[in-house]
Amino acid sequence: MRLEALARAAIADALKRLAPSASREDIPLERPEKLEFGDISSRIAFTLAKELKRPPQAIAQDLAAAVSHPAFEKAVAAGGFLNLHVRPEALREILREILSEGESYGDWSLGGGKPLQVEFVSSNPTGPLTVGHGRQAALGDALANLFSALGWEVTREYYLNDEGRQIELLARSLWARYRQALGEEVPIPEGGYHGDYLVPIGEELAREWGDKYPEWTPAAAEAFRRVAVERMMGMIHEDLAAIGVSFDVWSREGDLHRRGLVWEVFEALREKGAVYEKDGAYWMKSTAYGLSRDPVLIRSDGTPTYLMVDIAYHVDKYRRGFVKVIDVQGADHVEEQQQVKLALRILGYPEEFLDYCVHQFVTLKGREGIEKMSTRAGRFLRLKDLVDELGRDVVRYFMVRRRPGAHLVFDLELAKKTSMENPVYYVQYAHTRIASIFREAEKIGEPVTRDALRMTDLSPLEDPDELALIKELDRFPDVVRKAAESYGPHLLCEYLEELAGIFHPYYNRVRVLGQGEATPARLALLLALKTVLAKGLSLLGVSAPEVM
RNA sequence: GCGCCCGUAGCUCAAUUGGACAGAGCAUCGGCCUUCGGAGCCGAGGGUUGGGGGUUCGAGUCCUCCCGGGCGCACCA
Repeated sequence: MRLEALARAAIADALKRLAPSASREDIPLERPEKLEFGDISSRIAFTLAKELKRPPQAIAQDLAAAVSHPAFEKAVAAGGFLNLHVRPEALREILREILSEGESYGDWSLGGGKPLQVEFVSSNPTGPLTVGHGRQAALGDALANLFSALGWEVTREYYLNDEGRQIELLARSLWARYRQALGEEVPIPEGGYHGDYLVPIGEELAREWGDKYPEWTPAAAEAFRRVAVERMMGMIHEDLAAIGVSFDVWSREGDLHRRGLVWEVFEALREKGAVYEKDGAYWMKSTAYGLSRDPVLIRSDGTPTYLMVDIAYHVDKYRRGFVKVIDVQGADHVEEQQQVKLALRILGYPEEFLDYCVHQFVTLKGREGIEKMSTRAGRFLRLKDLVDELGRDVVRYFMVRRRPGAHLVFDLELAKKTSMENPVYYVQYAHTRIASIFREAEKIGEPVTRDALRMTDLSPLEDPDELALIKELDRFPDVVRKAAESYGPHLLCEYLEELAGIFHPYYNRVRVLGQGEATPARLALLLALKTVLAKGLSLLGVSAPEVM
């Protein structure tokens, strides 16, 4: 039983004897930062004060006196808090349980195998992925991993928008590059794509097709659109492969149209009275529901807008059976998100069905001219180039280390360093060091397998750092859960750095091998630590190397 | 102007969603190179949490008003 469960049992028991009427299931628990406040504490006395009509301090004192549980050596009341001090034996028992769970330690069954979708990246095929998309790729993949760990059946989905005006502009830009390759002075169209990446493709088409498309005709538009999308998707796949993200489902806007879903959903909105006609177009009455603007759903030329299709797409997600959908999107889409959520509400879908994980943008520090990125202007750093330069692990880790809602300053000089300034190496190195100890241990015949170590005598574990490590390991499942539910993989980074931060000094101070009975006990602790480090890193999509 | 997000050590960021004296890393300064990997370890200084008011036992966290920044405000996606 983990520390939380033990504390809950101990406090509930005391409460039952002290004030049966006030007994409750939800006992608030915290991990105090200061050692003097014990190993786990509760502010329950504050919550009971009103009900019992007594000051929190008095309640805490009575509870402290009433706590009697084998896992805790003492209970102390301090300023209304109830602080519990755990017995080392109880911690060792926890370690034994962690070892028994092995690699599944940290998993939950909260999701009950229900289908959950994480949609992320979903970049339009108008260019390769930039470092900005990299944040989304790392974030979305980590969230998908985390929700898998919570027990959901997770689908990673990429929504591919391969039609519309932007694609038209891309095709036109590519055609311009093609004409330029044939020696003609054709400018990139207004609002078109200026990036260099279209130049070699234009040259290639010039060689292949010669002067087949001298004018921008419907036939040319069709041909260039097809090639452009195909080639851009090729680049996007290269970028995704570089950062190691793969998707289960690629959905295309065109499919939604073909199935008639867009119009069906539009009619449903109209039946709800949420649509009106003006200037030949159909608008959604969003301002009537408190939003700042009424958006167009159907243009005056009769074609649906991106928003309309997006609403239909989410209806489609619901019909496909997802119980929960998380869309990872940049901060520039907030209004769109409000509109989609509103439409789903009007249509009667459950409020919790759709959630957005909104992230702020990435700015690059240390390279001139690309601080402010723009795919259209051709001013960006390609994701694949960044990964080739720094390595997948560094890019992934840096991208998820910050709270999604905060701006991310990606310091290129820092990321390049292989010293302790670089937190990803700090964590990985802890794992590597443990792996190294195990290689040595095996050579000298110490027990190294999980089966052997979980049966070993753990009583030699009494060093404060050893007990602190067990307490941290005990927290791991809660960190996984919170990182998932708050859409904050950075919490996992923080936790792993904390673990490594206890281990490194310990390693420096305490020898593991050749210490008699202490050796197998320490190996048991380190095996659990190694397992948790590896699992935590893998949830972030980062490797846990045996050697570095 | 309106909507959303953000402002925490010199820098980059946390803070168990309202809890105890606001924590890390980097940078700065000073130590540790004979044993399992030095990509490491130990120590020191550094703060009116942008500012004012409010809510309560208790506020970085909630409400309000300023100041400063980002994003959006298309019959683009």
